[in-house]
Amino acid sequence: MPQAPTTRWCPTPEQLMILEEMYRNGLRTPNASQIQQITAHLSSYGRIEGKNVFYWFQNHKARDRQKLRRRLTMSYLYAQSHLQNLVHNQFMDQGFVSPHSNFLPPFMGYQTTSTVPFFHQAGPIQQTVIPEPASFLIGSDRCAWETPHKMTHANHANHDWMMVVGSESAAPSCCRPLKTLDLFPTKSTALKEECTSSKSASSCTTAY
Amino acid sequence: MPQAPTTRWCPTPEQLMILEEMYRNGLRTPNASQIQQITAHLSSYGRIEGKNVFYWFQNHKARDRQKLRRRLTMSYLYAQSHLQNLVHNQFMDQGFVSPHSNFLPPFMGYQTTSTVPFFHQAGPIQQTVIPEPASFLIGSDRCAWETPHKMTHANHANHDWMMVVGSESAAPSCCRPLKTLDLFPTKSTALKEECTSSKSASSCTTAY
DNA sequence: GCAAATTAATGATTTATTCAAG
DNA sequence: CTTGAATAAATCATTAATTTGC
Repeated sequence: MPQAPTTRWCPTPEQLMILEEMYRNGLRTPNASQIQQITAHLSSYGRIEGKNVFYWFQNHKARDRQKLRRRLTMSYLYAQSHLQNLVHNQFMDQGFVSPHSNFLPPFMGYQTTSTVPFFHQAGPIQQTVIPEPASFLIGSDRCAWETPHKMTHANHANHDWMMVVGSESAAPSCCRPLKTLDLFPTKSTALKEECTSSKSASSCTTAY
Repeated sequence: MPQAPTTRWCPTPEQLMILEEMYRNGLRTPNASQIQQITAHLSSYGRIEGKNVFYWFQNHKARDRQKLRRRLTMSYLYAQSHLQNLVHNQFMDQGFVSPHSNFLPPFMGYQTTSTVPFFHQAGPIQQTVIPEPASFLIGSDRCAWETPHKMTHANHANHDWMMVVGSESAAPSCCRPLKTLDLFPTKSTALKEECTSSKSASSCTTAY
């Protein structure tokens, strides 16, 4: 095999550092144009494609969450077994609203505003907390469709499928309703299950 | 702005019929070029984009699985409550390997080979059982990357990011190891759902 | 009959899991 | 064992059915 980049992307230390820096600074779900820019920038440090950037953030975010969850669970179990009477019910009785397993604890969560050291000239990366809704797409051999940008403002409705041609994307920095962060999963993926219904919530108590 | 199709795609009866037909005939995860072709074809029946096709298959597949799971759970619960001594331990003691909730029972599963009535001229759609691995991508404002085509044949390895320009894609029909289907989920997800239903559970004999 | 109010379906997004290369 | 890549599950959001009070 001559060259065929048949192998998966292997980030160079520089690329990794930059990505981590961005992540540390709050970037979680870069939108399409951000990905484009990041890719372009990182290209100078080695071979890289947009999808690599996309996947990197996806995975990094997921594994971060996972790590946290694990740690929290750990410390919970630890506390439970060692300080039973002290902390046990604290967790169980509190009202933990958790629509689903998205529960990043506040002390870490999607941290506060912070400037991203790169792409200042480009603008859109200056992301803070709320991730842009980026739509998943299937590759389609070099042919793709456009990205949805929720222009939603106050409540809902008014979606729009805008097509940005240049890299000057509008970067509508508002968007999503800003989910409430949950303290602890009531439902967690771990304890999973919970009826999403509004009625007839019969026997969905356990599982696992 | 011309005419902002601000609404979500609403499949026409013809489009739906065709999609369902393909699904019935075994198509589950169309790859990029297949999506392109399908989209092109369905376009003659109304507005449609590749992503719509992609999402449709994703959702249809998932909800099919869900329906099955529900049904199985139902019959299990029924059996358990009515034929307690007969079947109870059969399930519990058997070794139900279930890595996760992907458990399509064999008696239905991904059905047998069958020809798809459309796109015969194109070839690749003639899919039978095993789905092509199609990669998820993020929108990137009109800029996308290529689709991965697993050229894997015998076992694994040898990925390739090929870019097909024409609609003559290679259609490598083998691919994934063909997961072992699980009979019953050890891990829950199964017991979930059903709770989402409500009172008048009129079946989905949807009239379109 | 017919809208507002509900509920069920389903299109579109996001998150969690799994696979497998290195 | 780590992590890039890929897939499935869970969820959100909007539209179509359906119900309900008039």
